[in-house]
Formats: sequence, C-alpha cells, structure tokens
Amino acid sequence: MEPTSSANGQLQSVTRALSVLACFRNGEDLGVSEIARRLDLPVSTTHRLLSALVGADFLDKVDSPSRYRLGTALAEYGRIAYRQHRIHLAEPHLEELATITGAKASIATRHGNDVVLLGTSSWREADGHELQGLRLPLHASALGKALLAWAQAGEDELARLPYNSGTARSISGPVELGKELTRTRERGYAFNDEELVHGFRTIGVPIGDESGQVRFALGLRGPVELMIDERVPFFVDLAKVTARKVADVLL
Amino acid sequence: MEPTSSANGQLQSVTRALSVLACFRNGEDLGVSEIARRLDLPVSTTHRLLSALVGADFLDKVDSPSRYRLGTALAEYGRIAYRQHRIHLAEPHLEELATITGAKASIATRHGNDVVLLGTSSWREADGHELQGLRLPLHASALGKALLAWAQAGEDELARLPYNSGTARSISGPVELGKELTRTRERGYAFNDEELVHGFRTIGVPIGDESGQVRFALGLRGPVELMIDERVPFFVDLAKVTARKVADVLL
DNA sequence: AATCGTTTTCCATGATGCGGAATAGCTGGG
DNA sequence: CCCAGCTATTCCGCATCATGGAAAACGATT
Repeated sequence: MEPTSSANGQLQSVTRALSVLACFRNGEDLGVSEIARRLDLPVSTTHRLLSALVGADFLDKVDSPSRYRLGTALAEYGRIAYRQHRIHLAEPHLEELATITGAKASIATRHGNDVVLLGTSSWREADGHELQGLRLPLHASALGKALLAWAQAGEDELARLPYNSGTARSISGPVELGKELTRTRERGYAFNDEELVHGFRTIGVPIGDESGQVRFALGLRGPVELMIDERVPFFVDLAKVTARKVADVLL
Repeated sequence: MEPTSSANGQLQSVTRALSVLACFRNGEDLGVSEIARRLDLPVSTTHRLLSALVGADFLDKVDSPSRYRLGTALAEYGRIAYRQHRIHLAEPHLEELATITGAKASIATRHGNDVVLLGTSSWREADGHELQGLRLPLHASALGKALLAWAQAGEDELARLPYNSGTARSISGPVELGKELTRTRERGYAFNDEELVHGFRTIGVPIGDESGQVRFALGLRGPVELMIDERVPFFVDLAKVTARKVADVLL
C-alpha cells in the first residue's frame, strides 16, 4: 500500500501516522507487523506510531493476540465532520431523488486517487455490501469523471492516475479519459456505462459552490434496465435540480 | 486547552497533530494563529501541522481568510469506525428503550476526562442543541459515574479529574466521588440527579463484554417529572436488559 | 496609503523520532 | 511438554527530521 496520505513530504511522523490509519479503512483488525509490512516500515517505528494513535483513541487496542482497530475518537470526529459539512441536510434531497427515479443517489468527493462516498440515499439498507468500502476509482465511475471534469484536472494529473481497476469496458488510459472528460463537460454530465460493475449505470453531475469550485459530485446509480437511454436526459435534469439544492446546503 | 490527546509523551509531532484536531471538536472554523494560541505552540509549527493534516484530508482549508475545518476524511473514517463498532446495530435497542420509557437513551465511552456519546436514540431530532458537543464531564454525569465505577478507577485517578463543571448539585471532589462510586457499584446503577443540567436526571448502567471489562455505558435521561423516584427501579431494570442486548452487538 | 494582525516560507540548530538489535510473549506443531 | 518461529515490545546511539525564531507575503481595517 502506498502512503495514501500523499502529503508534501513534510512531517514524516504525522504523515506516517495517518497512513497507518489508512490501513484500517477496510474495517479489518491488524497487528503491528502486518501494518509494518504493508507500509514498508520498521516494526519498531510502526509500533510507536500505533501507540500514539491508541493514546489519542484514534485506534483501539484489543489484546491477545495484540490487534488494533479504528477507535471511538474517529466515530466522534466523524459525526462532527458529517454535521459540519451539512451532509445530513443533503441526504433528504438524495432520498427524494432516489424515490422519484428508483435509482440510488449519492454525494461524493475526491480523496487522493479515489472517489469517496460521503452520503447516500437510504444507506441503512442491507443490500449485500452497501457500496462496500465507500471508495471508487476515479476513472471508472461517473462520480469520478464528474469530479475530474469540473476540477480542470491537468493532463499530467490524468497520466498519474491508476487505471488498473474496473471492468473490460473501463477507460484504460489518460488519453481516452481526457477525451471522455471533454465530452462530459460538453454535455453537462458524466456517465458510467457498466464500467465499474456489470449491469449498472451511473449518472454524475457536479455540485458547484458559489465560487465555481467543484469539490463534490452527485451520482445516480441503477441497473441497466432502469437507466435506459430514453430516460437518461430526464434523470440528468432531475439530478441537476437536486445538485443545486444540495449545493445550497453543503459547505 | 490542554492537549486532550493525553498520550505518553512520545511522538511529539503526532500527538500535537491530534491535539490540533481536537481544537475542531466544537465545529468551529479556526485560523492558524488561533490554534497556536489555544495549544500554546509556535505559529510556524502549528502551520506545519495543519498542512500535514490538510494533505491527508483530515482538515479542509477554506481560503480568504485562511481558515481550517474538519475534513471529509474524518467523515469517511467516522462511518467506518461507527460500523466497525456496530453502533448502528445498537441504536435500534436504544430506540426501543426510549419508546417504552419516554426518556432518551444513549451509549457512551470514556475519552480522556470526558464522556463521549457514541450513539443515541432518535438523534435526528431537532430539540435545540442535541446534547451539544456530545461530551460530558465524568464526575457530573450518570454515564461518567458508571464508566468510572465499573472500570475500577484508582483513587489517584479520581484525584486528577477536573471538577469545575456542572451545577451546584455536582460532586465537587475526589473523596465525594469515591463514595458515590462505591454506592453506585453496590446498587448496580449510576444516578445523576440534576448535577449537570437543571431539571434532568439520568440513569447509567455498565455495558460489560464477556471479559468483564467495561468500556461502554448506557444512559437513560429525562426530565425530573418523568424520572420520578418510584419509576427509577423499573427504568433501571429496563436499562439493564437493553444494556445486555447492546453488549451482545457492540464490539 | 499606512498599520496591524495574520499566514506562509526559510533556515540553522539540536531535540526528537528513527530503526537495528535484543528481549519478551504467543501460538501452533511435533 | 518443549521447542521453533512468528509477533509484539523495549532499549539506545545516531543522524535525521521536526522545531521555532525571524523575515517576507498577504489582507483586512482605519
């Protein structure tokens, strides 16, 4: 695992501590040596980092065999961040959109080279894996394309993205992605046609704040039978309306 | 603000970074110098810490005037931690308890010298401030007393707690608290009689895991008129039943 | 414009984090 | 039961990395 917390190179120990946390994003419990291996750090160093994180309740230590897991401090901060970004105020709008269309609506932001789902309609549901992990690749999701398209991603940046995930239909290189982004900007929405999950299509539209900066995107996802070509323009319009409402409440 | 992330003294920079985060717990946006002032750190050091946190999306930077706020990474980790601790599975039980009794039910854990509310019944409600901050003092809350009583807190530890918050009815020193904790253990539940908020009483019971360790507590809170003496034993029984159910799902 | 408070960058210094190695703890297998 | 191998934890000398003063940009307020 590469140090997800890309960072500038400054504050080595802090950066490392945060990438230790990143190891736990999938919900596993991990031991010291396992983490050291993944981050390619000496065990003693890793151990020291873990201790610091445990001391601040960012990780819990569960003994025998000594494992670590995400701590309750993160649950606390999570709620605060969630409320501060007003995501809870946006979710009713997503719910409404989902009800009208029959598809799943969600808000996402970019995080390193991933799309992170921040809020979704009816996320309490138990439909198997609930968009497992809450992370998607940028190049193979409508949300990712929308974020890239309206954040004026430079060509050099596209070149540095990983293109190793997705399906056979996924975009597989920077040039292709560049063209797709142009097309996306032109027609005003991003589209994902079974590029990530077989049988599913997603529409993505930007969520712009007053300054024109696009830091969030709204996605509408459903099975192919629902997201048929004829309905797409209609769904896009609805999504854009919702995006505007969401933009007003989101910080 | 004292470095809430108590920590052992090792990993200065990490510890400091985490206490920077702690400054944002109340949901404010803050600037560099403000934080430096609160933590009593040089501005340049603080700035460096902030940059590292921003680089990992733990903080967002919002320009002009340069302010910082909790970032979306925390929202992400929060959800994961929340799910991992199975708090979402516990909340229906809280809801049920709340419905039966008419009081508010919540789960909490200890965090430094505070009680942190992790989950509550009907937390979507808009009743003013929604248990603002989600933090309570240990000595002046039933949840805190329960946590202290069943975590065999040593006398030296009680002596080190702050007793400066609460109402006139609050416990005001370690000796008094020690007696209260003994009483609490004996009768099997903690009680808070308007010691924190005028007009409100809370019952607190421990949530023990199989190993006997008590890391969580369950609270039942309501106005004095609801939590009259005659009902308390009944409410305690109900709370204990719920606590057992919760203990089974919580990790 | 001029001033004050703030944010950001720079750099020499030495405290602080680093990681190899040694110790202690588990676990599973023969 | 004991040994072997893996894992966790502690220790300590070295040099790297974080530190914080000072100065340079920046921006708001009068």
